[in-house]
Amino acid sequence: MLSLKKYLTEGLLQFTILLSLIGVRVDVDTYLTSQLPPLREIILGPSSAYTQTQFHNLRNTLDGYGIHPKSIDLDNYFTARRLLSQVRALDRFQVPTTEVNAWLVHRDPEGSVSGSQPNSGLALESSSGLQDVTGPDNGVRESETEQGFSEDLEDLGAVAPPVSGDLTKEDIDLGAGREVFDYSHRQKEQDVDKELRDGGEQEDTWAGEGAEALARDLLVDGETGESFTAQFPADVASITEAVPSESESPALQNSLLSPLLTGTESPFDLEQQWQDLMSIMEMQAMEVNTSASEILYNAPSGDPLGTNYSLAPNTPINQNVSLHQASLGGCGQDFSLFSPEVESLPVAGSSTLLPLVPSNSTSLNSTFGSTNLAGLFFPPQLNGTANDTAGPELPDPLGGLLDEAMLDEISLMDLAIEEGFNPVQASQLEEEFDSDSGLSLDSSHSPSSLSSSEGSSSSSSSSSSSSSSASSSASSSFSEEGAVGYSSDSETLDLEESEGAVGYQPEYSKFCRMSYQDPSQLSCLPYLEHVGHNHTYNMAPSALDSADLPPPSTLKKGSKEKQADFLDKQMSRDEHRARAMKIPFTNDKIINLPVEEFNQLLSKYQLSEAQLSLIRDIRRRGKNKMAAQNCRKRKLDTILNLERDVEDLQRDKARLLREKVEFLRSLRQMKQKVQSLYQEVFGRLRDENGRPYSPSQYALQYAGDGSVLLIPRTMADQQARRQERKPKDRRK
DNA sequence: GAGCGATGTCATGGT
DNA sequence: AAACCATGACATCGC
Repeated sequence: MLSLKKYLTEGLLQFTILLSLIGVRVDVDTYLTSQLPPLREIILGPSSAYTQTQFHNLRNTLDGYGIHPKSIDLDNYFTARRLLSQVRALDRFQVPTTEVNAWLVHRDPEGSVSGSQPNSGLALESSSGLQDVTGPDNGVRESETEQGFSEDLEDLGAVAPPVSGDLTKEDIDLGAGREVFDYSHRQKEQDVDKELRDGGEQEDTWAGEGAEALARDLLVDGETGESFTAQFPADVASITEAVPSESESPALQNSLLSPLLTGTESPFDLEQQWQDLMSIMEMQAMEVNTSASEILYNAPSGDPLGTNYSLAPNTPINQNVSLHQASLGGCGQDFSLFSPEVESLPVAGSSTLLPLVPSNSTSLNSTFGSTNLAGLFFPPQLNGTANDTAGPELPDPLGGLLDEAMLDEISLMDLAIEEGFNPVQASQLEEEFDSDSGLSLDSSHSPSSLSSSEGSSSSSSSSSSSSSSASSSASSSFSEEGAVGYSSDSETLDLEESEGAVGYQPEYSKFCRMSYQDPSQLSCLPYLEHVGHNHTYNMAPSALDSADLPPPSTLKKGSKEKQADFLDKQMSRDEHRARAMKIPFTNDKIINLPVEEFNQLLSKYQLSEAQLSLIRDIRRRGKNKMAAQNCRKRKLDTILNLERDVEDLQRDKARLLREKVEFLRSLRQMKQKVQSLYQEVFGRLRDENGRPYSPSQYALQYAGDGSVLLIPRTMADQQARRQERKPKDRRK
């Protein structure tokens, strides 16, 4: 590395952007203050970020020092400002750990590094000669982030997969077809199968087309992990590897979501997701090395977005389309630029590299800085100019994840359909300001349930009242359950009632009616213990005869007698039996008295064997009745709790799904930014002759100390292979 | 009259 | 062992 650094000291004003992605839960301030003091100085430095050495006068400085402000090239100056703005724009991607650092490095005039020296590299040191190009504006981050995501959410549901024609900005932003996210669209879609198939094809093709780049990108990301964001890996990691060559597929997004989790809540198993991703990438890397190059290379013809930088000489470019799309995609560029395979392809004049020549700013901006990124997310076939000559689609190792993601979406949609959950409405609510998607879902879902719950509550109250009209003891059943009441359940039920969270009117009414009588209350009106049931089985015939058959003459008496008859009908079987047997105390006492008191009570009276038997039966049945009521109540509570748990889980699932989409989109956008900045930097690198470096021969690479090196492609490839091998060996 | 929910009761097993 | 509780199964009632 030291030798490489020597080469670096040569001359040319260099500009390197270090973009840190994927920082999960890494505080920016901490990162700046403790981990990388040089970066902090650079980032937080004054307006020196705009100080730039001229690109074309590279030999008049030593190690980047002593650059006079007057020597600033205006072109570079504005370029730096633009890059700075882009860097700041990164804040909106809700990845607080992300930092973009552009360092200016001067190359020693004596150096003679060129493409003819494959074993040598140009080290872009981050040491003292670096110029501050970034000016983090943390104060604006939060709001911008929020706003950005609100917009993203809107985009999420608004983007339709362009089967043909020009792509829109939303297409670029989302990357994935709308059918994946737009639930309402799916609900209304008549030909669901066809659409799903189309969407699957799109994404499959897309994933396959960029499989190689994805594999590299993800693999490197997974390997470097957090270190990639703030502290560069100890061992040099090729920036070519680190920079994604294209956006990831939805399936990939699933796997990449977790690293972007920056909020306080991290519902996903980050470790597991990364492991899955790594395993996938391993398989993918095996395939893409051989086929991705061709596919990526052919993509421009099929993809109007035009990976212009990597265009093969024989690949026609629709300039109009490219320019048009350039105006659409602000941050896009050819991701294939980062693909070693692509870059190694014959470029129209390796020494010219028109797109990267700063003087050709129009070309640069139109072809790289603003290249439409739709091609990153949609297969060429979907862009209307599919290249039939493109090789067969890469096998999609991410198909499994893709399918899983789609299934998740679909299942969510199904849930929404089944339960009246309106994803669109929830999404709208979510877009406003409620970050708690669960609440948003609730708001979309609960009104009906709440109202029904309230109605249930009122109806249950009325039901209870009506019951109490027939049985006054029932009115107190909620508050008091008697000696053996199931108090814990009662509390649970009260809680549910107060919350009104569960709109299960039938069950609720059922429950309310199930609330059993309070024996203590019954003791006051023992004859009103039961309403209408007259279970006469297992009844002793004698008791039935004596107790249950009032004389017919009693039916034709006065109002008192009628009332007595009514009360008589309200008596339970055991009440009748007790009265028939002339039991000298109430059934309530028989049932609820403790054993000792009960025995004492029995001992006070001279009772016949039949009476004692009846009393014991009454006590047994009474207790069992309450036990049965408790049992039923408990069973019902269990069911209600399970249903509530299911609802909660469904809400959580929907919320997690939305978060996943958001994080994936954020990750995708960050990668796009990285690609763009990478190309910006790389395109402005010049050798001692003022010629741009060929991307097929050189690549930017992160160093362990935070610096960025310009090393030959061969070295980068070797290191990349080593990087790929490590996890495999580890896994073995 | 059948179906169904609510309730009571019994038998049984556990505490 | 007695008392109590929990619960499945069944019966009965009322709608």
